[in-house]
Amino acid sequence: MTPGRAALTGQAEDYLKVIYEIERDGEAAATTAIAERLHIAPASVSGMVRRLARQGLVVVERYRGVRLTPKGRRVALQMIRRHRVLESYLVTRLGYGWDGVHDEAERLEHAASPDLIDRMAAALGDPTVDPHGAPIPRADGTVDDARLPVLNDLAVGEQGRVARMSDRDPALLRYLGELGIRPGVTLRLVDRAPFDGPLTVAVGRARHVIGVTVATRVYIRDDRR
Amino acid sequence: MTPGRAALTGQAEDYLKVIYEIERDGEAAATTAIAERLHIAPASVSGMVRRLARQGLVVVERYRGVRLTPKGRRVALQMIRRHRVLESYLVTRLGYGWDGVHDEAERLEHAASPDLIDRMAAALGDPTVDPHGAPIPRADGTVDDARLPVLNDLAVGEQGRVARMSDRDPALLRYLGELGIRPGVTLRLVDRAPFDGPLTVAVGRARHVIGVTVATRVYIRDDRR
DNA sequence: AATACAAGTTAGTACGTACTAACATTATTG
DNA sequence: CAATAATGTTAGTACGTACTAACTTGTATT
Ligand SMILES: [Mn+2]
Ligand SMILES: [Mn+2]
Ligand SMILES: [Mn+2]
Ligand SMILES: [Mn+2]
Repeated sequence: MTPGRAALTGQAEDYLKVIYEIERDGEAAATTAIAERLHIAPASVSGMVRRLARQGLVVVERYRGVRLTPKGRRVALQMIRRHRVLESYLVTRLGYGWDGVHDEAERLEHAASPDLIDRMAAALGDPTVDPHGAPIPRADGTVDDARLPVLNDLAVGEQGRVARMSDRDPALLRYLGELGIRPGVTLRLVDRAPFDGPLTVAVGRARHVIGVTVATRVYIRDDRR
Repeated sequence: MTPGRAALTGQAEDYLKVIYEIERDGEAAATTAIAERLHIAPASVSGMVRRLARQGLVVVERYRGVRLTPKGRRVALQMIRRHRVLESYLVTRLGYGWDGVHDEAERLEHAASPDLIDRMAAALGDPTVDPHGAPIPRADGTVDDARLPVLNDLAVGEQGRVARMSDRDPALLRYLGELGIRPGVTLRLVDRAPFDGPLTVAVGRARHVIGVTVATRVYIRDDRR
């Protein structure tokens, strides 16, 4: 099992994570998409991707993008598990705010052993979602990672429960937190201004007017029916 | 304060830690001493040391060794604090054994933010020593790091309380644990065989015969004043 | 003091990672 | 379809880190 495992670098691990995320909602991961998420130049991605291919973690279609191999996907899911368990632990046990925890986890995920992660998960009773509502892959590498509709997909009058939200921008998370929009909360789309205009959303008794950009980053679970 | 701080790499941080430790018990840190503790070639140390000097963290006396600058010492103590707080937290909150915790801390120390460390320390009530009895530097950078005698320094008949022990070798820690030798325990030197022979030590009601190598790695606090 | 050995440094190589600039390919669109 | 724009790759550079081999310096021994 896992014969000459070469011990991946932290960057390689981050590449695999973002490739997984990009690929998950669509086609092969494009060079620029990877570059954007990692805040590096596309040329740098070409180089790293070659190395990942050499290690059998991705398959490259030149000028087309990359896809994870099963091995690459295993590593990616492992990293995502680490990240999300860490976030959960830091929030529930060490008082981190959900808006500040991502960066810390982004670094710790590369240093924490699988054993530490399992201990943290166990200490929390093996949670299934992280503080942002994202599903936590299990130690065996499985996940329930359904594609979810986004708040912006609701029709006027429809309602849904907030399932999860992007965790990468602390300011967005603080904003959503102020509006009372967090995983588990029920929302109803009250109105939508024309031409991709702002949405009016009911959160409990409150009404909030939010932009489309925000409404695209909040994932919901269809409620009625 | 801390103007153009260049963000040290993890390796640089480890170098500073070992330079601190070597220098603390003696002269300027010799190239080979650093190389040995880090398990790298002496030539590699020469290179890194130049870089550390360029960053104002050490002062090099060519062919003689290096010394930490005040800035370098500050970083070193910060790293040692991180390491020891992490060890303490992992042992008391996540069930790590004292013999297995060092390696985990050795990696996490470079990824954990000062904020995380302070949160962990606070969660434990700001402990002053780690699981191996080593003093934990305070957040302000101060420590009580007294030079301690070692079990091997005791005269026959003398006793002392175990203060701390080297944490680097898990096998040694397990061995000491089996003998009941851990921080806080009172020992008495019952006998010493001639020519650097083994020592007979009383631990509670038990007697153990241990080698000089081991007796050199157990630090004690002189008891009978 | 001359010699020998230990300790330390330099030179040259390698690899991972990132960058910019220049070139190549694919997609879009008039 | 041809021109243009967007996307992607290669070449060349840089830096950190480590290695080995060869050379230099300092210390100990005869
Ligand atoms: Mn996150
Ligand atoms: Mn990361
Ligand atoms: Mn340790
Ligand atoms: Mn370390």
